[in-house]
Amino acid sequence: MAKLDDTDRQLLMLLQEDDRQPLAALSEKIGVAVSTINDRIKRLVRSGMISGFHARIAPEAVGLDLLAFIMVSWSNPKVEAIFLERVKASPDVLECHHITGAWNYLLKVRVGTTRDLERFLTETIKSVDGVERTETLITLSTTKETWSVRV
Amino acid sequence: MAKLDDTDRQLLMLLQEDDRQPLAALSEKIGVAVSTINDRIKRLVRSGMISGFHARIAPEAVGLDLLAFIMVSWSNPKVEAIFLERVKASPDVLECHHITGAWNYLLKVRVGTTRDLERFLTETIKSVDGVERTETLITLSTTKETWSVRV
DNA sequence: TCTAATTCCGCAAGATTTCCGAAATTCCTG
DNA sequence: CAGGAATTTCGGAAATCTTGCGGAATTAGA
Repeated sequence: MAKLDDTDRQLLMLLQEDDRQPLAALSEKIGVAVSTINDRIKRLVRSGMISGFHARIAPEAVGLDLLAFIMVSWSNPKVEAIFLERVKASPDVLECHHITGAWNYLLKVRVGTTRDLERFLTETIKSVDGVERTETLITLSTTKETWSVRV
Repeated sequence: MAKLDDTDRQLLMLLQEDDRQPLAALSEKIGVAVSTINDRIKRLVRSGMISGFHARIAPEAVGLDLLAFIMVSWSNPKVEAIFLERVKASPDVLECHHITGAWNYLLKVRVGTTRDLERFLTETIKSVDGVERTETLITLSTTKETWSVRV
C-alpha cells in the first residue's frame, strides 16, 4: 500500500468518475503538467491501486430489470467448492461474498424477470447438492450504486 | 431499449472488461473498421446503454479492508427520507437498495476497520431518528465482484 | 424489385498520449 | 543541517490514437 499524495487522490477521484477525460483536462483540474498526469496514472496502474478501466452498462437498458440478493446456506462444508464453481461461472451473479451470520454466502444477482430468477435459483443454486436453504431479497429500487470510494 | 446486434454485444463485453483499449484493438478483435467502432461506441453512449467509463480502485490498496452489508428497518414511514439523505451523502455507502422482506433497506458499505464500521453505524445509521433495527453481515472474503453483465 | 435511409469503410486532419532530457524537488545519510 | 543520490516534474517533440468526412455498401420499407 504505497503512500498517496494529494495529486494521486484527486486523480483517483476524477478517474473513478470518468476515466475518459483527456490528460489535459485532468491536468487543468489538478494543476500539474499533462506528462505528470500521465506518469501518475501509469504508476497507479502498475502499483495495483487502479485495478482496471471499465465501461458501465445501464442494466435496464439491456433488459436486466431484476436485481436480487440471495443468501445461501448448507451444513456440509464440502458443498462450498461446488457452489463457488457454479457461481463463478454464472453471468447472472455479479457478486459472491462469504459472510458472517446465519447464512454462508451472499450473492448479488441480476436477471431479466422473475422467471429468470426462478430458473437461476433452481438450476444454479438449489441444484448444488447439499444446499439447504436460500433467502431471496428482491430489490424494489436502488438509491445508490457506485464503485467510487473515498481515497 | 434499442436493438443490439452482434457487434454491439461484443463491443460492450470488451469495453466492460477494459475501456482503454485503442479502437484499433477493438477493431481487430471484432472485425470491423476502426471508424465503425468509433461510431458504435458513440451511439452506445448517446443511447444511454453505456452509462459511463470508470477507473476501478482496489479497495484494500487504499485501506478499505472491511466490506459489510447492513440491513436496516423502521416502522414509521417518515424515517425513509432522512435515512436516504444520510446514506446518499456518506462515502462509506457504496450501494443502497430498497428490498422486500423483513427489512426495509440493504446497504453495501466499505470502511477501513471495525472501528470505522462502529462509527458508521452509530453516527450515520442509528442516529437517524426512528431507525429501529439493523443487522450487519461482515464479508469474510469475496469470491466474485464485477459490474460486467451479459449482453 | 426499387428507392431511401442507414451503416460501413478508408483516409486525412486533428487531438491525445507517450517519451525524452533537463531542471526541480524530495529523501537519505552523515 | 548540508550534500548527494534518487525521484519527480516539466515542456515540447514524436508517435499514436480518435474524429470527421464522402462515397460505397448494405439494409429496410414500400
